[in-house]
Amino acid sequence: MTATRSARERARAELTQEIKDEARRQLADVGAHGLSLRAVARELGLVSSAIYRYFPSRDRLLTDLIVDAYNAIGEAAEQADPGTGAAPRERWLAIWQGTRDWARAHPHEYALIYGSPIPGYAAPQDTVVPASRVALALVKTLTHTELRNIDGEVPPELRAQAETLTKALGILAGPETVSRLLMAWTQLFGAISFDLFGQYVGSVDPADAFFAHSAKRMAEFVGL
Amino acid sequence: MTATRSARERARAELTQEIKDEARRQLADVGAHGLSLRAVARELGLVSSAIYRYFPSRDRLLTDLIVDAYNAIGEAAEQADPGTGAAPRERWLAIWQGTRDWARAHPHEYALIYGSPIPGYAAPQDTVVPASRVALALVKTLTHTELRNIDGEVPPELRAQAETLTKALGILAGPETVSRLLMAWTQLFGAISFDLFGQYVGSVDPADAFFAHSAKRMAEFVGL
DNA sequence: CCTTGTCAAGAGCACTGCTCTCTTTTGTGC
DNA sequence: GCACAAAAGAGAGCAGTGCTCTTGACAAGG
Repeated sequence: MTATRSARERARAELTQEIKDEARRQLADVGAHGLSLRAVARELGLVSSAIYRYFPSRDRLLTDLIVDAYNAIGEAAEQADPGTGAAPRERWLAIWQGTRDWARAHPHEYALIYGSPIPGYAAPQDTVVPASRVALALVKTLTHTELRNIDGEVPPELRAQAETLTKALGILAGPETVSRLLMAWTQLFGAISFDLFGQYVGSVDPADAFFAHSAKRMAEFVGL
Repeated sequence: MTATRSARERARAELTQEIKDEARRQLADVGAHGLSLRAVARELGLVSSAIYRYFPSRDRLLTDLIVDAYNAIGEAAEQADPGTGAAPRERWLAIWQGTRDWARAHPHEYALIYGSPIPGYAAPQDTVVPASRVALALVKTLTHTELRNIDGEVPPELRAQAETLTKALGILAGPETVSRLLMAWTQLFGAISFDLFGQYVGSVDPADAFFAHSAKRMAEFVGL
């Protein structure tokens, strides 16, 4: 029973994966805007309506690709991390670099997750966890290190949010440090987005040096 | 001669504006993805092909809206600036706040300019100047003030880019300060994008306090 | 064997951007 | 005042889209 059922399900899972792979391929060519279900089906030797056996809508396909992309960039960040053997600052810089490298290698997938939310607003529920992987990798960098905590006035609302985060992450850091981590996280993806979306064209066009410099300054900024 | 000609041209300019206005209205409803030339024409009591007398393509219409949006957010930043009478730090904070307020009031227009570049890549040439208005407002904040210059190692490529910028802007600031200004600029729009695009959902959901705090910390960061 | 559920195919609907051709309007020089 | 030319709108049509519905083939389970 389970054998036959898994036979069917295996075929189903396989084709589902093939559809996603082909969609990802087309994404790299024409971007999310130009992704066409009919073209995907055509390439796979299927008729367009067959796709709907596997994905209820184009937006749902895109949402699945979004989750995959979050996991891919998260894994890239984790892979770039040299691990606990290296100095925290080196780990931090490596993660920044690795994250950017993935984004530059997969610009359309990056735009899918960090660009404008094109579809009928992808369910945040499914994306929250994979979306935090890069941030988590950065945070892990400074959990087991002598982190010089930073003092500073933090308004009460932000202080409360920061304390909720420290509890959830199990990290030993004051509200000011947590705020700075959030700013660094914002800086990382802000810089990648500005670079990929062409905002640096008039100022720091090959943005490599600027990005590396930002990584260092933000490391200092959070106390590394 | 010029009178009659300008009569035609006035009518033409008027209808061109009406098309853009209606398009902007629909943009607020359905976003850039859902903007339809036929729907715009329908709403204006025109037939779809008539639009093409005014805009050669949908992408060209979007490009025009992009330029308008850059100017609108730039003007919002300039309006928020209390001017040379106020303290530089106050001006800085006001500009941050004003920029964010505009973005929150016009999320789809913001996404059009700072989200993923959806169309056939809008000509950067037309957008570079209006795109720099917010950054310019921020820079103006600290031109005529005793700006304590910040020292710091800056890699040669970045140093060269920074020096080109100082010359172009006519600003008295060392490469490290210019780099930090670029980071602050990135932080401003990175934070707005993260807020609008839902990346702060799991962490600092009403992001007001965090944003205001970031504005202060980045003011210090650039030497204000 | 025969029922039952799964899947792909194909036609079709309503919509899109865009391109033609045709007709109407509008301003101008004679 | 009138013929002429330029400009602008109307309408049909093309190729493409997402999506729905019905129909026919196939394989698994009783």
